[in-house]
Amino acid sequence: MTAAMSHYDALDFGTIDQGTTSAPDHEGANLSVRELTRLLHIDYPDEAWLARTAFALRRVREGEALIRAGDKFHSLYIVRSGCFKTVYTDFSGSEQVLGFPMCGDLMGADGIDGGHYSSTAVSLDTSEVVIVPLASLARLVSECPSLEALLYRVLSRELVRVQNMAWTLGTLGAEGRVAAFLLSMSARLGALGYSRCSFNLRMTRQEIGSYLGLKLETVSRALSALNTAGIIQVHQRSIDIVDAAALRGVIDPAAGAPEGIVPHPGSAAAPGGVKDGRCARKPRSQVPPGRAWRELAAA
Amino acid sequence: MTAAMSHYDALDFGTIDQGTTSAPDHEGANLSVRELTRLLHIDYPDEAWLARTAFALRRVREGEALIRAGDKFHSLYIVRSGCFKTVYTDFSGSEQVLGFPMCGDLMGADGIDGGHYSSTAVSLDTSEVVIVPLASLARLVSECPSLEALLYRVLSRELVRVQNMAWTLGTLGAEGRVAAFLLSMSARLGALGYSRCSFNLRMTRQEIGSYLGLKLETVSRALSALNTAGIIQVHQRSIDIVDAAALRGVIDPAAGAPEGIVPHPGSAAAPGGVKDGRCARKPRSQVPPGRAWRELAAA
DNA sequence: CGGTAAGTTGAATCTAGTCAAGAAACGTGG
DNA sequence: CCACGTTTCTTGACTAGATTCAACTTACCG
Repeated sequence: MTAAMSHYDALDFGTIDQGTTSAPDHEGANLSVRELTRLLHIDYPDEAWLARTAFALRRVREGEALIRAGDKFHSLYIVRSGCFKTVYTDFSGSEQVLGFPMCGDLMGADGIDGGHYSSTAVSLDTSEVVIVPLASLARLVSECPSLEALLYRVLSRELVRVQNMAWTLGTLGAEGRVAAFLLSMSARLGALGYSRCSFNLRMTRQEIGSYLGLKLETVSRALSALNTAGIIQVHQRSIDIVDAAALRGVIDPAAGAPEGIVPHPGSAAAPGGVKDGRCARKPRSQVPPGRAWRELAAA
Repeated sequence: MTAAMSHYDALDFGTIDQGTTSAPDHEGANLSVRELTRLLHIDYPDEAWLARTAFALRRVREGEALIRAGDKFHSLYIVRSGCFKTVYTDFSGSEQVLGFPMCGDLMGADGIDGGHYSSTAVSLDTSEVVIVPLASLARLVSECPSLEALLYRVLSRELVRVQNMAWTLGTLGAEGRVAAFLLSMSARLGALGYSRCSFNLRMTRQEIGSYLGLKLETVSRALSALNTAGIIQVHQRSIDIVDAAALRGVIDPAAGAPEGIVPHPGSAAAPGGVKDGRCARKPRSQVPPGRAWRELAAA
C-alpha cells in the first residue's frame, strides 16, 4: 500500500481510534466508512468494521482541477461537499460538460478500464472529496468484502445516470432539457436535505448549455420562457420552482418519460422505474459481511 | 446458487471436463472463461483456472427481448454473437435506443444498483449471449478473485462509451453524428475481425436515428450526403467506407474530438491494461478478495 | 405477384444557433 | 463608498439546420 502512494493523496487509510466517530472537517482528515456509506445512500452491514476504517479527505478550491483527462488512474473520488463539473476538453479549447457531481457522487470511474482518466473534474466552488486510492482498495476489500457490492452499485448508478442523460439529449428539445436539468437539481439537492423548490445554481449558463447540448443563449431563453410561464422564478443563478408538476409536463407533454429521468422525489418508483439514482435508495436488510455478489443476489 | 436460478437461465456453472476446451455452439452449452476473456478483450492470468470453469449460453432470436426494463435484476449478459439494441420505452410507445451491444459487449449492468433493469435489450438478429447469473458471481469470484478486476473494467468501459455518446449528442450535428456512428461501427467490427470498410448494418434508419437523436429522414439524408460526397458508399444497409479520414473530418472539422469517440474498447486497450502475467495461484485455497484492485493497481 | 416494411427525396415549417447589443452582477482598487 | 472593468446574463433579429408532411421507390416475404 505504501508503495503506490502518490504525493498528494495524503493517504491515511487504516485503523483509527475507536473514539473518532464523527468526521472531521479539515484538510487531510479522515472519513469513516460509515460516513462514506451515508454519503452514497447505500446501507452497509458491517457496523463493527465501519468504526475502524477511514478514508483521507481532500479540499479542492474553486476552479481547481481534481482530475485531469489523460492522467494515470490512481484513485476514485466521492464528493463530500461542494460541486464539480466533469468535462471533455477537445484541444481546440472548447469544453463539453459531462456532469455536475455533487455530494455523494462518484468521480474517476471512467479511468478504471483504460488506466487513464478520460475526463477532467473541476471544482465549481470550494469542495471536499473522499479519496479512495486504488492502492488501498485491495486492502479495503480484503478486510470487508461486502464493500465490493457498494462499488459495483455506485458504478451501476453512474451508468444509469449517464444513460438518462443520453435519453434527455436524444429526445428532448431545449425547454425540456432545461426543465429536466432543473428537476434533477431539485431532486438531488432535496435528497441532500436542501430545499427542493428554491436553490442556487453553481454553474454558468455556458456550463449548463454545454451539459445539455445547447448554447448559453438558448438556456437563458428557456429559463426566461419558464419564468414568464409562471412555472419557475429565475433571477440569475437563483431558482425557485413554483410548479413542479408543470415543469414535469414540459418534459413530457404526453406522459412519456421513462420514469426516472426526472427524479420524482420520494416516489414509490414502480418496478421498472429507472429511479433517480440518488434518492429512492431501498434499505438493505442486515446482511452478514460476505461476498459482494451474494449480497446483491439477496436483494 | 440453485436458489436464485431463474427458469430460462439454464445455469450450468461449475467444473467441466478438462477435455472440453473449445466452446460449443449450441443452445444450453457452456462457455469457458477463457473464451469469455477473449470476448471481452481483457487479458486474464489464471490459465489453470480458466480451463475448469464455464458459463451458460443462450440463443436469442431476432426481435426477441432478452431483458425487459423493470424486470428484476438477476444476470449480466455478454454478447457472444449477433447484435442487440438496448432501449428505453416510454409507455406512449415510442422507443429511445441507447446502444447497439455487439460481440463482447456487456448488457444488464444498469440493473445492479436499483435491483431492476432500467432498459430493454432486443436482439436484432439471431444472437447468442453468455449468461453471468448474479447468483454464481459470488462463487466465481471466490474461486478466482482476479475475475473482479474484469468486471470493474467492463463496467468502466461501458461508462466511457455512454459518456462518449453524450458528447456526440451534445456537440455534433446530424452529419457528424452519423459519421461518428459509422466510424464506431467500423472500429467495432474491425476489432472483431470483420472488414473495417465494408459491412452491413443490422438496424433500421429509425433505430439509428433514435440512437443518434435524429429522425430517420435526417439519417437517410446524412447518409446520402456522405455518399454523394464520395466519402462512403451506401446502398440500403450495406456500407462501404471509401475515405475514412474524410469521415473523421466530418466529425471534427477543426481537429477537435477528444480521444475516443469512435474507438470502441477492445481493440488496442490503452497502455497500462491489466496485464499482470502472474497470478498462478491455485484457486482451491480461498484467496482473500481484494486481489482485483491490487491487480488494477499493478498496471 | 401483391402487400408490407424500409428507405429515399422534396418542399414547407419551426427550432435552435449565430451575431450583436445592452443590462445586471461581481471584484478590485482607489 | 464609489468608479471601473470584467464577467455573466438577457434579449432581439436573422440564419442554418433539423423536423414534418408527403410522395415515391426499392427491397423483402409470403
